[in-house]
Amino acid sequence: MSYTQYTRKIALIDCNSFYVSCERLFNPKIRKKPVVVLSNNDGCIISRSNEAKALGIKMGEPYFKEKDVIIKNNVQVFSSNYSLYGDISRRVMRTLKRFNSDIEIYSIDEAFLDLSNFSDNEVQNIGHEIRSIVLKWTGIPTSIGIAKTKTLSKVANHIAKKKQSGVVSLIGIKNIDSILEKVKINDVWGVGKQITKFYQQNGIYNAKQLKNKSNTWIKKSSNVLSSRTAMELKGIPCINLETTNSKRKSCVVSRSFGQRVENFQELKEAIAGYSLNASEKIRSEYLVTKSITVFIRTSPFQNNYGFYSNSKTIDLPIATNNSIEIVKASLNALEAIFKNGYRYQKAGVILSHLSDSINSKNLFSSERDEKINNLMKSIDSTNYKYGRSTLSLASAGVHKRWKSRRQHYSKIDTADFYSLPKIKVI
DNA sequence: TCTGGGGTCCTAGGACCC
DNA sequence: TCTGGGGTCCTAGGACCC
Repeated sequence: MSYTQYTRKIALIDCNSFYVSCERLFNPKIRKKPVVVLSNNDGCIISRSNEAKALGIKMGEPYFKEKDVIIKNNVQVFSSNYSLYGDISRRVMRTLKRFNSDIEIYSIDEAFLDLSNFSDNEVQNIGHEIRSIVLKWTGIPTSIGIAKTKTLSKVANHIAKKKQSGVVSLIGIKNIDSILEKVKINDVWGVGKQITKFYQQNGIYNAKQLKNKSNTWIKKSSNVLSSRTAMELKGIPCINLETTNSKRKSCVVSRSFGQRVENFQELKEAIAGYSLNASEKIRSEYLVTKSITVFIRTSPFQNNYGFYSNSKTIDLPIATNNSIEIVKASLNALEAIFKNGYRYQKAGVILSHLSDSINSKNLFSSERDEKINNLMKSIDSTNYKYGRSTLSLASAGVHKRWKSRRQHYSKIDTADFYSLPKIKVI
């Protein structure tokens, strides 16, 4: 057996224009057309088909700014449908797991896969195989980058996106400097806006230049994260594959309002609703929270009405996942920060200091707690069966004038029988 | 008129202790 | 009159990611 058999090989599998691809699955008519998917509240463009990219529509751009181009070119527009994307994502990840269970699900449309078991010569072909199986089984096109470190597999993936074949491996290439030279510094994973600016001031414009910079200089003038990035570009692994699904540490539910909210009562309803959603989320993951933060703010883009942003955190004496307690604490927090006379644009609830609910029994646990737990369980299962907010608290309100906009919703729900695509049998 | 949502990690600096 | 130094822990805010 040769040594190369054991070199570390990490593949990064990234779904192409993921949300757009999901919408296309159930709507063949838009396959070759320019398509975009909007963020919550139909605010920004967060996924674009290649045809839409070719029109110059930018990632993250506000929808209203691109509206002219969109109408002129008959671009298909969709509001985001996260239950659909989540479902398709799970299918993709399940497919990937068949190649190796050592997988890190990095985001809804990305996963790192350990391919160290394959030889240097095999690995490129394995990449092609993964790509074609995922496409065949889920209908989702992917790009795959393979290299010795996660950061380099990101680089490989970046290049693969522009290639017809969709697969790029840097394994077995002796000197990758000529490749890294073509990768702009801000396209390197872990190098954001701020560090890009700093690097450019110091004459570093591409990945090769960063790779060849002395580690002591980077550590001294930036931080350990930057030095890890540079080491990884050299091919020295510093970022491990996180294959165990560790529990989350915080849980956020926040929304922009469909229309500005000035009324305290309406704000209370929104906060109560977000608190309920957050409580349900942590219960489903067997977690309890010890700290509840509520924030509200006006639009940062419209200063003519005056800007106000504030938050308040309440620490609980005993960790909980009880909706009633969480809503109560949130409303107290809101009361402390609400100011009359502002047009609020966004509000949210953050549960933090989360821990396992299994170990959360304490001196003060009682029979009453048991009853409340059972009540929460039956609320959750009812809402799971009949749709969220079938059972709610009165404080969450019923009118919800402030609800997010969702004008271009495709209404596809792969978990709902009645929204399955219809086929006419003649 | 209209500008998303949900995470993680690191670090500087304050609080506190001896 | 003269008011240390070193260690730990915690938190808010910043930077990054998708």
